[in-house]
Amino acid sequence: MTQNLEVDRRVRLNRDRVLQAAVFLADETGIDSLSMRRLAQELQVVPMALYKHVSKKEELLDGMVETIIAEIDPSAGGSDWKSEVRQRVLSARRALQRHPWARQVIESRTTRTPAVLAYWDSFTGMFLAGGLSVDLTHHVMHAMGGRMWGFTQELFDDPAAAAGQSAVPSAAQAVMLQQMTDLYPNIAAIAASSAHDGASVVGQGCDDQFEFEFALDLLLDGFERLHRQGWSSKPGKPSGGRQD
Amino acid sequence: MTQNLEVDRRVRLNRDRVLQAAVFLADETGIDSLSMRRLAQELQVVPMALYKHVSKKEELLDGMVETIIAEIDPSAGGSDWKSEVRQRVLSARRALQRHPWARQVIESRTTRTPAVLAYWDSFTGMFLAGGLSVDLTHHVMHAMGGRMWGFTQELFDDPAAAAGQSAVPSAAQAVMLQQMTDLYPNIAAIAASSAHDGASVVGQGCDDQFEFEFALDLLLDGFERLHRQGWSSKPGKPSGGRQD
DNA sequence: ACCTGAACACCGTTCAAGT
DNA sequence: ACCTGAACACCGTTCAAGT
Repeated sequence: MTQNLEVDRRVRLNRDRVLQAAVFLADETGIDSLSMRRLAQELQVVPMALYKHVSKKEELLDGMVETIIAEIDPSAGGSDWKSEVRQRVLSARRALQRHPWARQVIESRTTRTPAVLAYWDSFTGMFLAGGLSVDLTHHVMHAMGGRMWGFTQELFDDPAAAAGQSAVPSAAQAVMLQQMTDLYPNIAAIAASSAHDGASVVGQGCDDQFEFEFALDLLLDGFERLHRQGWSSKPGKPSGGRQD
Repeated sequence: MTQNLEVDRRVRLNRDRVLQAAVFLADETGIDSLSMRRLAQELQVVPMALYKHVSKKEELLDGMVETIIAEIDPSAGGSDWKSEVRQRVLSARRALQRHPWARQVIESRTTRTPAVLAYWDSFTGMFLAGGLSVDLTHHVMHAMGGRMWGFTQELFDDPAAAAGQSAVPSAAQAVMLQQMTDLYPNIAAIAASSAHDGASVVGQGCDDQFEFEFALDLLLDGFERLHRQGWSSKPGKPSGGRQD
């Protein structure tokens, strides 16, 4: 019965093939050039054919987020909540780094799809299983914000843009550097201490992975401290525990 | 000489009038309906007239960010670095809350305009003036990420979307709530403990301002602790200070 | 110096029609 | 059930022309 539906036009569209192609196209050409029309072309299909599988472009983007979530490793289990959370966050970060468009798309989404809710729920569960109170876990989840997905605003990325254009001759570059130092002395101080190559104003010397883990651990340590102290959001009700 | 250039067509365009109108239009109708054409129409001018004052739409958005930055209170001075930073961040947060589109636009910008650099520089300066090492300040700036602008991912906003549609009859709502509890028990646990009204799954009970300050203070306290300990990113070089 | 008009190469999405 | 074609109401931006 099911023998020669192999080539109906191509392999026949379905939601998964659409999403996979969309992820691939976004990886290759950037999220800005991902249009319904361009995607249809890639799938050798007329634009409107896509609308049988995703009802709007928004739903396409929601679907793409789902595929990202699927790439995040589930908790291995067997260790303390802190390292379990840490592992999960770093895995999420790796998934997002494989797809440069993902952070922006996740941030732009307002709908809570089941996949997103399931991810949050499982994330929440790591703290609760670790013994943190529901109250503390609630605020912890807020505090994790984007870090739960493995991203922060990498404000100091793209150092070339900060230093001026990328391929300026070094004489002009020296002038720019001097101007930067005059105009932005504090940024310049950081640049001077962290840059090994001297050419970049901020960055180049920045190890994003280090910065990410710095902030992550600061928060995790903070959570742990509050947990040990029996912190509660209701004043005057610290549920026991020493004040170390 | 300069007497009757009052009404050339309207008041005559300039960059400031364009930016102001753009901010107003985005405030009123949302960032998605801010198009060059729509903005031109608002200013009673043909679309191309705008291009004398901003070279591309990107530059328009950069300009809009500048106007937001101008709304952030400069440091009052006279207090310790921690409360000064805190005040500045909360002021930034207020500015962003006046313009709901601002967070998204700031996040989408990749160019470092002078206004943005100046803001970062002044922000950096608060830590350095407080005596934090250049090294620590560097990583602190990374860790502040979006919080320096006064925003976090408010993941739990828009509770209606999480609970299903907004105006569901309460019988159907109860079914939904049960489903939520089955599917996402950990989120449900948080919702149950924080919701006073019982109807919302997550949120409604969430005080965004509280959550924001919770995470902010956790970080600030962490920074302070590292500062007191003489923390350094280079291992084995804690520059003095007790380990409390 | 500043604004206009027409045009180009795109968008997302609808609707009615084909197989 | 799935795909197509034509059409609608938009985009950002260029270029040559007007005042």
